[in-house]
Amino acid sequence: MEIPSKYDPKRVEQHWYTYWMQHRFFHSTPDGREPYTIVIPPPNVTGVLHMGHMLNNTLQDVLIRRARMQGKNACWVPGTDHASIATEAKVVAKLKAEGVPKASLTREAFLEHAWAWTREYGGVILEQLKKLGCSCDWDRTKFTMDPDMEASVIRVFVDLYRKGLIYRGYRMVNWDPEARTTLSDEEVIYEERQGFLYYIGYPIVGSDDRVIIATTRPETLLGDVAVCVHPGDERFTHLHGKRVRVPICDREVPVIADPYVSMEFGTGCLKITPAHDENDYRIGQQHDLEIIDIFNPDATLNHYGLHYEGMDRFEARKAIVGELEQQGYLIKTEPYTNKVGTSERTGAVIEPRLSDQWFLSMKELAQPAMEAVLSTGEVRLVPSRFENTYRHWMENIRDWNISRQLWWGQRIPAWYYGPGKEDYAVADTPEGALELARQQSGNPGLEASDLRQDEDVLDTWFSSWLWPISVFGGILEPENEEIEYYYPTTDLVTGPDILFFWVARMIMAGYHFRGERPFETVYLTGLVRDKQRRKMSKSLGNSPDALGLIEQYGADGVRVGLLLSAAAGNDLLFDEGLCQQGMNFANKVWNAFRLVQGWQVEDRPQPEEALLGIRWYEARFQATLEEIEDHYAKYRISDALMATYKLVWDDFCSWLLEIVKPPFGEPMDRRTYAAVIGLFEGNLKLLHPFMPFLTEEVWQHIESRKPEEALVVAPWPERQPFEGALLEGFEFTREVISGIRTIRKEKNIPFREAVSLQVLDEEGADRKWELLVRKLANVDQVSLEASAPEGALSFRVRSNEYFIPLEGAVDLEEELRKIREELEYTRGFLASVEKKLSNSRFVDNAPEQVVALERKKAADAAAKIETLEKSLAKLQ
RNA sequence: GGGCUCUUAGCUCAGUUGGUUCAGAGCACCUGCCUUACAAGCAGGGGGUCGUUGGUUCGAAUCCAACAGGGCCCA
Repeated sequence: MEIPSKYDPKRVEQHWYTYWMQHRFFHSTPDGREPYTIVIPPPNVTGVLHMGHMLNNTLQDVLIRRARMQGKNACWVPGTDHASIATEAKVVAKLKAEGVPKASLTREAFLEHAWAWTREYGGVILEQLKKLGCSCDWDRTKFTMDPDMEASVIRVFVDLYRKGLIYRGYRMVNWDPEARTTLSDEEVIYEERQGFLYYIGYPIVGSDDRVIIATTRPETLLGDVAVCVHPGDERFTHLHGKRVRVPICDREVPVIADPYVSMEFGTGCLKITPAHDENDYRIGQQHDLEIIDIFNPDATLNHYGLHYEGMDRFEARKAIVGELEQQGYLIKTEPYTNKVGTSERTGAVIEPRLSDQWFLSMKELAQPAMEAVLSTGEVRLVPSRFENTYRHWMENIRDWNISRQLWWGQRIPAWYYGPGKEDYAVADTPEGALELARQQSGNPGLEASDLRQDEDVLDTWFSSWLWPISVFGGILEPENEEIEYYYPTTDLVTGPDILFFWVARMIMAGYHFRGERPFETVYLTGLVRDKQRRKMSKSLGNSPDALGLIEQYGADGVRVGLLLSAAAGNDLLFDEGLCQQGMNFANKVWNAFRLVQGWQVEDRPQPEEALLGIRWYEARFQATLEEIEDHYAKYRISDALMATYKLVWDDFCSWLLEIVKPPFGEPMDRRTYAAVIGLFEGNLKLLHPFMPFLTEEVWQHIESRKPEEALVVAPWPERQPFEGALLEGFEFTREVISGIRTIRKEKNIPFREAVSLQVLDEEGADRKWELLVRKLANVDQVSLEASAPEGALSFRVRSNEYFIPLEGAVDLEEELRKIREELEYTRGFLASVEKKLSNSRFVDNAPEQVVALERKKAADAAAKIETLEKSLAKLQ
C-alpha cells in the first residue's frame, strides 16, 4: 500500500465524520451506564463560527470523546438560541436594504421574514462545528424557539408570575435607541468616553443673578424640572425657595435641596431631569416633580425639543451648546472623561428611559444558587477564582428586566382586557387568559377579541437559563425518562463573559425548577485574543476565518493549536503558528505510522534491546497516563495535551521507535512488531480526544476493523501498576547516550563511525542498559575500567565516569577545565547542603523525609566529588 | 470609586500543603546534519536577581505588608 509522506487532512476528515454519523456513535439514549452529559452553550442561530466557538467546542469535544471512550453514556446536546436583538437587527437591516421598513410590516409578516432568515442561515454554525469534529448528538439538536422549548419558557413565565416573582413595573431602564428596546443591566457595557463638562448659567427669577450648573449632557436641559443643591451648602442657602429659568425653553423651575448632591463635584449645583437619569428620577420622586421625556424611541428629540425636534441627541447637543454660547448662557467647557453605558449588542449609547417593563425578582432565586457555588460546592467553578466574581454579583443582584420591545422571541403571555395598567391576565394560552380575564374583571361577557396580548417578547436569556432542563423536556414533563437520566448534566464549558448572563441564571433555574444543580462543573475558558492582546471581534477584523484555518491546517491541527496554550480561564493569545505546530504534530504521528507499517515481519528471535525498550515504554506510558488523568481531573486540558504530545513525540517516536527499529534492510521479529502496534494503539487512544480524525484514520489503517471496533468507541487505556525502576534506569541511560552524542557533536565524529566506551562504574549500574547505549549512540564496545584511562574524552553521569578513547583528538586542557568546573559546582552544592544539615534547627524542625533527602543529596554529591578528584589527579 | 486578580526565559505559560540537582515546559533562537518515517524533520546548545522593597522562617518563586505596572468584574 502506498502511503503519502505527508498527512492530508482534507482526504480523511469528511470520510470519518460521515462514518461516525452513519454508525450513530454520537447518539445517546438512556441506559444502565453512567451518563456523561454536556449541553452546548447555544450559539446565535444566525451566527458563524469564530475563534471563541472553536476553543470552547474543542474543549467540550475533548471531554465528551474521552468520556465516551471511558465507557460512559456520553451525550452532548447541540443547538442554537434565537438571539432576539441580534437576529431582529439583521432581519431589519436586510429588509431595509430591500426597501421595506419594519414599520410597514405587521408583526406576523415580520416574523415570516425572520423565520425565513433562520431557515436559511440557522444551520450554518452547526455544520461548521461538524467540520471541527464535534461529536454532538445531532438528533437532539434544539432551538430556543422550537415549539416545545417555547412552551417551556411560557410555562415558566406563568409559573413565576403566579408565585409573585415576576411583576410589571414602571422603572428607569436601559434603552438601546438603535435596537429600540430595553436591555437588562447585564447587557450594558460601560466605556470611558472623552467628553466635556459644560457650565451653564440659569437666570434666577426675580434677580439679575444666575446659578451655574455643570453637566455632561446639556441637551437634556429641555427636560429639566428643577435645580438641586445640597441643603448644607452655605454657598446656596440664599437660593432655597427661589425659582430659576431654564435657558432655551424658558421654563421656570424650582430650586430644591437634597443631600444627594455632591458639594465637591462641578459647581455643587445640579440640574434635575427625572426622565433621563436614574438619580434624578429618584430625586424627582421624592420632591414630587414632573417628568418631561424629551426623546423619541430612537433618541431623536420629540416636541419638547422645540426647534430641535427630530434631531439626534448628539447633534442636538452640539446645536444646543452653540445656542447657549450665542445667548451667553454658556460659562465655560472643560474636557471630562466619563463612563458611558453602551449596548452589548448594538454598541449604541444607552439612554436611561422610564417605561413599563416586566421584571423577575431575583433575591429568592439567588439564595440556593449562591450556596451551591460558595458553601456546599455542589457546583464547582474552574478556575475557582471566578467564585469571587460570582459572589460579588450574587450578593448585589438586582431584579432582571426580562421584557424586550422586539418581535423576534417568545411573546409575553399577558393579555390586557381593560384600560388600566393592572387589567391583564397571565396564562399559557389565549383561552386560559380569557377565562382568567373574565374572572378578574368580573365581566363574563369578555370575548377573545377584547383581549390584546402584550407586545413585548422575552429576553433571550430567559430561554437560555432553562437550557439544561428544557432540552430534555424537563419543564413540560418533569418526570420524563430523559430528564431523570441526563439531569444534572456533568460539565459546562463556556466563557467567563456570560457567567452572569447565563451560568448564574441556569444555576438559579436548576434549583428552582428541579431542586438540583444543573451541572457539576463549570469550566470557564479564556477569551481568544490576538497577539496584541485585543479581543478578537468582527468589528476589529482581527479574527481569522475559522473555516479557513481548518482548510489550511486541518481540524486536528487547529484543535491542537487552540488547546496548546489554553490554560483554563486564561486568555489565549492566538497565533497561527500554534496551528502550524498542531499540524506538524499530526504529520509526526502520521510518519511514525508510515515507519511502523513499512516494517517487514518474520519469525526470528526478539532482540533483547527491543524487549527492554518495550518494557520501558510500557512503564513510561503508565506514568504519563497517571499524569494525564490528574490533569483531566483538574480540567487542565492543555497540560493533558502537552503530556500526551511529549509522550508520543519524545518517548515514543524519538526513543522507542529508534530502539526497536531493525537495521536497514532487515526484517523485524513478530513479538516486537505486535508489541509496538499495541503501544501505538494506546497512543492513538490518548490522542483521539484531541485529534479525532488523524487518529481514526491511522487506527483503521493498522488493521481493518468492524464498526464497533472504531477508535471513537475504543476503550480508554486502563491504569496498571508499573515498574518505576525502569524509568530511573532509562533516565540514567538517556543521559549517557546524550553525553556520547554531545561529544560526537563537539568533536565532529559522524554517527556512522562507531566509538568505544569505557566506564568507571561507581554507581554499580545495571549492565542491561548498555544494549540501548550501543544501539542509540553507535557504540561498538563497552568496557568497565578500574581507573581513568588516558587519551580519552570524558563526561560524567552522577558519580559514574565515561571515556571515549580518541587518540590525538583529546585536548587535555579542555578536559581539565570541564572537570574543574563540575567539581567547583558540586562542591558548592555540597557545601550548601551540609550547611543545612549542620543547622540543628533545620534537622529538628524539618520533616524527616526532607532531612533524609538532604542527606542523600550530600552523599551523592560527595561520591561525585570523589570521582572528579580522582580523574583530576590522574590527568594532571 | 469598591472588589478580585496577575507580574517567572525573547513569546505564551507551569511551578500543588514553603523543602529533592528548583528555577521548568512548549515555541522562538543559535550550531551541525537532505542519516533509507518525518527538513512540517533529526541531534546538540545558550538563555531568567522569579515586578520592586521590606518582613516571617532553619529555609521563600511559593506566606505577609507596602509600592510600581497590567487585566477583570461591579458602580
